[in-house]
Amino acid sequence: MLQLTKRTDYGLIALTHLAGHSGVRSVRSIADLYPIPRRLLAEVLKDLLHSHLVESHRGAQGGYTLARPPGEIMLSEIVEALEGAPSLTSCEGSHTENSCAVEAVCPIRSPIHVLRQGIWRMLEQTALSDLAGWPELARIPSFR
Amino acid sequence: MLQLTKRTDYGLIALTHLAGHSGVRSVRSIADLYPIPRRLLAEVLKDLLHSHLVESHRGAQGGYTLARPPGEIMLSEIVEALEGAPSLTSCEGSHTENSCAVEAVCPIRSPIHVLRQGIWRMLEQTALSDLAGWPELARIPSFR
DNA sequence: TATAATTAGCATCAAAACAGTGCGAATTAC
DNA sequence: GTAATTCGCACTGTTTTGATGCTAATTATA
Repeated sequence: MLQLTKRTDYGLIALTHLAGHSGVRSVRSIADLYPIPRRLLAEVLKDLLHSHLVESHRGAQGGYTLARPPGEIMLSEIVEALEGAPSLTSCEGSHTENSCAVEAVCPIRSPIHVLRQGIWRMLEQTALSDLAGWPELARIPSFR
Repeated sequence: MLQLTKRTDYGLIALTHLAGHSGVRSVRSIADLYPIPRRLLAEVLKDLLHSHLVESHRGAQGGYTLARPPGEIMLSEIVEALEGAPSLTSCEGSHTENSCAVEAVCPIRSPIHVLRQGIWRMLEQTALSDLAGWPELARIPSFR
């Protein structure tokens, strides 16, 4: 099930903030700036750390920085880090362990599968910097 | 929160089935064909009925038909019918009743808002017939 | 007219996902 | 040494979701 929860919401806020402000930023400073529960934001950033999208700096005056330039961080990576990779199979139970027997023309898996893939492809083609460039929506290719 | 649940999954299956088979189709016949709980599919089709995406035919030999040609039924309508319109605001509580005070440059609402709008636009531009045309993904503009 | 098939509308229930919090340990600038 | 901060684990209450039950209304058909 593909969804955009508050975790992703908070993650995007934090990442765009990091993209727009150089230097180390602590969880506290970000959570105070936006109306985000501090502890929850900390959890989110930890997940982003584990996915190597941010780098942590422990101790006093510590915090987080982007692990890569915002133009190289794709939305698909962010969503996957915070909500897990979407299970692109939607007909669990109707196939054996490895793969669906009639995958090639499976009329069951088909519709939602196509839809999810389309959305996912859009996320793969859109970088964090594209979001930061708001509100120039036109900069995002898939958004036209 | 934009999400694609099993309701949408089942709905898309039913609708693509209706798109591919002329004539009235009962809930039973569809649910028996795919591994879908009969009663749940009935609920989904009732929602699609209320949104005028399908027409019902009551009584024996009854069932459902598409209310419009599949080329005129947009995915956004389907998702909205089955999961409700996505609340495009993500910073509830931080603004007063009507609108966010700093909406124009609101750095909070921005990222997830842009993302949701992008996905929604894609759904608005993709018709049911495009999904039915699987696996020719190239036919879907936003999918390139 | 009787019957069976089917949608319509109500309500309910269990399980899963989600949002948010608590606590203490480890690390590090100052 | 102290204060600030990340790190890791667990936990809880609420909401959402998936799924089902029951009965009434409708209608083709025998």
